[in-house]
Amino acid sequence: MGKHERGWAEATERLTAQLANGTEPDDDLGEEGRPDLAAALAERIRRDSPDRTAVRHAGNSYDSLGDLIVESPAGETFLEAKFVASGGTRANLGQDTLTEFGLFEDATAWSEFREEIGFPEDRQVLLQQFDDYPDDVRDWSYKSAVYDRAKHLKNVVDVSRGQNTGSRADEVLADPDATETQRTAARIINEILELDREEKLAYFDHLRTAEQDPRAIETFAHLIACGYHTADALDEHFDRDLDEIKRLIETDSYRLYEVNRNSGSVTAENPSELLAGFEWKDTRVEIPEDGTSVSVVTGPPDDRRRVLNVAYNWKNKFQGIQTPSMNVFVPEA
DNA sequence: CTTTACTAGCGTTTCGGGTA
DNA sequence: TACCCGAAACGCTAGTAAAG
Repeated sequence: MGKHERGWAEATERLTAQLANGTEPDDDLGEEGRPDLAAALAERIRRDSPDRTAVRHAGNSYDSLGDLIVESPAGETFLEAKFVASGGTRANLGQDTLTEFGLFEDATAWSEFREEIGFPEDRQVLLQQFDDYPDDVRDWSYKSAVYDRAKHLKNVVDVSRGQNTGSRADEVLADPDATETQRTAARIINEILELDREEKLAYFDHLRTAEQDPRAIETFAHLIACGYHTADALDEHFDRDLDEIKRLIETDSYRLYEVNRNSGSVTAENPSELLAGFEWKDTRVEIPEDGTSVSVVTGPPDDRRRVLNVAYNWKNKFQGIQTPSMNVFVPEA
């Protein structure tokens, strides 16, 4: 949930609490939020918690765990609500998240590592091997100088929407009818892709030499699995809430509810199914020799369990160009 | 061997904080 | 106040594994 969506999402959560309680919903919340989604979620909560005595909004979500708290004679259940358009549990994190939150000790952040090995300069040299850029590409004092040129190279090889840029570059190079200009663009694209892959593998080599902090790794896994996906949420909860989260999971009092924004269908997920089965011994980040994603694993080598996969990638233009970030996946099996 | 299902990877869009 | 740029949401697809 982006910051910019906090408004309607929070209004919908508050509305959900009122509907679940059977109290008169505020008109302004109905205006600001999504009454249809609130109704669907409230109905689901009523069904899942027949013995509830009240549902209350957790207020500022950083003061408490969860967005909604379901009260019942047996105690409180903390509920994190996500309003999603599709997809399963996943998170998009900032590029330096793993080092920022101390999963690795004294490791260089990815962004810093690229600077140190001269990745930006190498990339610039490659981009400058093309000399037919339009007049309006910005000069090298702008970060966007790179984006403008990469965009142009994509235009030259004519990458269609959704198409993998590297595959398209290969097509161009294999096409006897491709122009020399197109070939040059394709070759540069491929060289930047390769440079980026080398850079990632080198970074993984570096990460492999760093000490890891099992407690920080365990905290990270718990927060992600419990729906704390944003930098702000991780910041607010990191470490100090791990023990509380573990207690909630052990007492089966934490739930993740996903409400589909289009259909209004609600799915409930119990993070304990993902997290409570582990003993959290030998928790570590596994870094493959090839490949561009790492895994959070736990358990002894003979019974190592994969908890999360974390992919290092760039989200814009093509790999090596714009918006380095991390994609987190929860492996199914 | 073919089809389906899944996920890792890659992509665009949108927003908003910072700043010149 | 315009623009830069990172953060976040989340869609689409290629490649591969599982199922038929």
